[in-house]
Amino acid sequence: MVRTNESSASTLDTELRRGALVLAVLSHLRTAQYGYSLRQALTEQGMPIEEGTLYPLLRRLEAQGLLASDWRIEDGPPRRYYKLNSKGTRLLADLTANWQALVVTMNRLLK
Amino acid sequence: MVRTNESSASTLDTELRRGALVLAVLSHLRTAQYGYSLRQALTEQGMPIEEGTLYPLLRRLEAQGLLASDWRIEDGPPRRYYKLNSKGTRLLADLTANWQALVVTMNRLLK
DNA sequence: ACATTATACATAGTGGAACACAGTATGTCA
DNA sequence: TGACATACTGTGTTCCACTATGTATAATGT
Repeated sequence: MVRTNESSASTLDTELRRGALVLAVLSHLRTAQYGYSLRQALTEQGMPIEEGTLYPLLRRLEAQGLLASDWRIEDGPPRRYYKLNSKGTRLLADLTANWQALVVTMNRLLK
Repeated sequence: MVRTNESSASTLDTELRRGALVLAVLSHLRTAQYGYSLRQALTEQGMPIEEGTLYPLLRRLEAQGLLASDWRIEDGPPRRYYKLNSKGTRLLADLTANWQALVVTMNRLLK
């Protein structure tokens, strides 16, 4: 099945949330989380994210030096926990400020 | 010159604004505008956009059946004016609602 | 004991999109 | 005439979300 173009709304909606996704993930990783639980938490809070989107995103953010990760064995299968490091914490603050400026700008544009 | 990775902040900031860009453009095209003037207006209102981003975006939105365009010759060089059509107007309303829902969600996530 | 489902992480492939850069052409002004 | 602003177009690169699929372990049911 090919993606139809009957409603470009869904595609554009995806684009709309695309950048906010990173910010949502970063904001959740102020405390250590593993991918699967993070996905559930985000879904519950109105920001659903596919596995095939979330896991590569976490790897990218770690590769960019924003996250630290470690494997942990508790009950259940091994889990990879991610957490903001100091650079990631600073970036979260910056991005949050940028986000809020964007919201102000968009409010002006949309009215 | 290859894009350096020294600051992922600028890249992520771009991603953040990426989806909002479409919404900003659509909201401005409730009245007919040509690309160059649109770019200046958006820049003045805090949403700068490159030419290489804006012009392809306008073509895409027209190809998706959201905009109508026509060439006009006034004083100065010919200009291509774009304007929302009825489908685009409906989409603007939908996307605006999605945007506002996103803002609510992000407020919850960020605090 | 075996099958099924849920949990947990990963990656290849595809396509869309922003940007840098370059190019084309017209208008204005000294 | 030369310099600069205006106005639009095209090419190549890079990034990334998503789909689909694969691997593996744990929990549950029968």
